[in-house]
Amino acid sequence: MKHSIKTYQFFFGALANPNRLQIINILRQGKKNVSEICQVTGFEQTMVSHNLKVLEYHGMVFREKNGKFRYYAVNKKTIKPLLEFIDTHMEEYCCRILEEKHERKK
Amino acid sequence: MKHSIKTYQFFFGALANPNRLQIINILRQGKKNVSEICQVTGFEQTMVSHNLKVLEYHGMVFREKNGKFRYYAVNKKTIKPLLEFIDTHMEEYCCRILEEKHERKK
DNA sequence: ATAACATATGATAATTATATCATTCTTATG
DNA sequence: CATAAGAATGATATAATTATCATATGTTAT
Repeated sequence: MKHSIKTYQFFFGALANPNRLQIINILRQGKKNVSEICQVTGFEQTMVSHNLKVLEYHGMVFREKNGKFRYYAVNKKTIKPLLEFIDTHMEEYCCRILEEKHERKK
Repeated sequence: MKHSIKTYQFFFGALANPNRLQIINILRQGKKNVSEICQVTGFEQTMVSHNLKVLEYHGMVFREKNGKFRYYAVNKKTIKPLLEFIDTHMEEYCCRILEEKHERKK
């Protein structure tokens, strides 16, 4: 591991939250400002801002200023392949959970 | 997103824990049983077992029975490229500043 | 059979993360 | 300047996760 355990912990922690994942998912369609994200999700503004800060801190989204608006864009270079990779993993290993349950019954 | 938000949340949540990350890191060198993991890490046996269960549940480690021992092996096909990918991301978007901040928190 | 070791499980106290509230900062416009 | 709208920040009660304790299960050897 190139970096400290804590660095990886916080990186994954940033993605281990349903609201942040939903924000990411919405931003995948294109950049949006905070109010727009609130409208689409129904989330409170402060909650969105707090969570966007976490995502930006980890380089998962980028911020762009436009007047009084702050537009956020997802880091496609990272997020897109990351989610695709995990999809592949899940397809291959999610079935193991069932197998394991059968094994224990013996 | 192919899967539900919760599925991704729990996947990343499994990796958002320093003890589980340390266990993964040790298993990268080769398969080990629970006692061996405890010895190397200094962790309690019950804590290791609990965390291994989480990792196994998500297909991040595999279990192999050998007498009274249970050997755990990391899912290299997933974990290795995943960590490498994140290293690349960190080099480009975060790294140094974060590492330093984590150091200070100790 | 039972002792001794290896591992797993369940409950819960303690830690950590999170949403919410109150407030402040920023920018645009009358 | 004053006001309003968009966004960020800080404090904190709540919710979620985690380590620990007590105990159970499984395995080997005596």
